[in-house]
Amino acid sequence: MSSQRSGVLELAILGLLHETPLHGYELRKRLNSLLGAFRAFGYGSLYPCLKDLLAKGLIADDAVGGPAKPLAGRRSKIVYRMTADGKERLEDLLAQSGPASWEDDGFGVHFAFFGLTQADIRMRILEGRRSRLEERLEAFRAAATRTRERVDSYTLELQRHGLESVEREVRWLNELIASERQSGAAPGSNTGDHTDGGGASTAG
Amino acid sequence: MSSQRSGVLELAILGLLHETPLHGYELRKRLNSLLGAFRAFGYGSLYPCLKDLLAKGLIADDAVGGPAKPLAGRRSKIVYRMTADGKERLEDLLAQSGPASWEDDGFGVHFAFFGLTQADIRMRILEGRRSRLEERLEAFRAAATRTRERVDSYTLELQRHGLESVEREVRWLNELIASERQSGAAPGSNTGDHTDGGGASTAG
DNA sequence: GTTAGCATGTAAGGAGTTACATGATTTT
DNA sequence: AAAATCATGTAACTCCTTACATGCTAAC
Repeated sequence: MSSQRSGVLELAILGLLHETPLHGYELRKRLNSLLGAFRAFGYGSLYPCLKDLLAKGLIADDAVGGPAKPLAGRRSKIVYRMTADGKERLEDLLAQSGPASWEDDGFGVHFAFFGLTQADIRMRILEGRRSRLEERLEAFRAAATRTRERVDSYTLELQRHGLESVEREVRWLNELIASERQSGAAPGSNTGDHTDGGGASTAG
Repeated sequence: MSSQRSGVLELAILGLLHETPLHGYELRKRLNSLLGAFRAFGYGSLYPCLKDLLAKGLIADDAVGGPAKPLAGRRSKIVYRMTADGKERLEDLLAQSGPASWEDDGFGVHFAFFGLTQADIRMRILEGRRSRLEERLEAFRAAATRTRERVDSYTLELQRHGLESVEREVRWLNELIASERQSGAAPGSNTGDHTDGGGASTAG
């Protein structure tokens, strides 16, 4: 009944609202420009989630032109901002480096907010993601040698392409991890100053 | 109540069962070695789906050691094979080139069975997928120019990586489309003889 | 004779999605 | 004043996931 949302959307919304208050429509645009390459949300996902976060007290609404009257007569923009509870919740979510953060979606969203994430957690997430991908690769290659016979050229091409994509992401993660280690060695905060990790620019 | 499954699993199961009868456990292994690079299913997804397909008459069970007694005393391997209705359904699914086939999952699964798909449908799916990705790229680049200011280096890196991945897939699709056109020009059946589309091997 | 892997299932529910409905505001 | 786009929301549904429960069979 009460939906109990705790997916990527919650993190994404809190993460965006941490920077500045926003109303739903604008929030969605930022969401989809932030994550657009691998994920997109519609209003049907966003508004119910905002409603839940509101009910949980993690965000609050400052309705422009009549506060907190979402359904009655005069409805205009409803600007949401984070509450203290929401900030706490966000920090909790950002401090988690469990399996959910190594999954495709979870990883992408958490990575988007690495700027707010502590260095050791960043590292754990990157390494967790990498080892998950490497497991996949291993299982995959094992299966490939077992299968070998009787796969048509399309199946083969799909597998080759999939394999290559995963390998590519592992290389990317390796670069990120290396550059994390470098900046981690230097003293200072969690600025994430990996301006020149080198490498991935050979993709033209 | 009756679940009404019509997602990627249905297509994947029917596609695999088209080749040869299989029992659930083995089916799952093949499923995950076929699609493992971008998707994985558990038993909790597979068996209910098999149950539905059975109820709809799209597959039939030949239980080894006592036919069709899944719950009673003696339970052993239950081998599923496709029925005539199932074959029809599979052909229907393979003939569809709607938006569902351009989505990440839908595309991957449908592509895995391109060997069973007609050449014109293959082309429509490849082109549909490509234009969807190109839309994404365009929206993304538009958003990137609008945003520009105040994105930290992690967000930037995520977007760069996402963009590159999508661009890479577009190039891949271009190669596939080109090689489809070549073999499509030749007379003959839907063999999918794109043994040497060239190109993608420059990824070392 | 007990661990490890094969094999089959169910109940409950999560996390969005789709389709729909509506009003306000700016642009043309 | 019509069209586009901004803006907010709900009901019903889908497709799959998680956690659990069970039993057979082979290896050690």
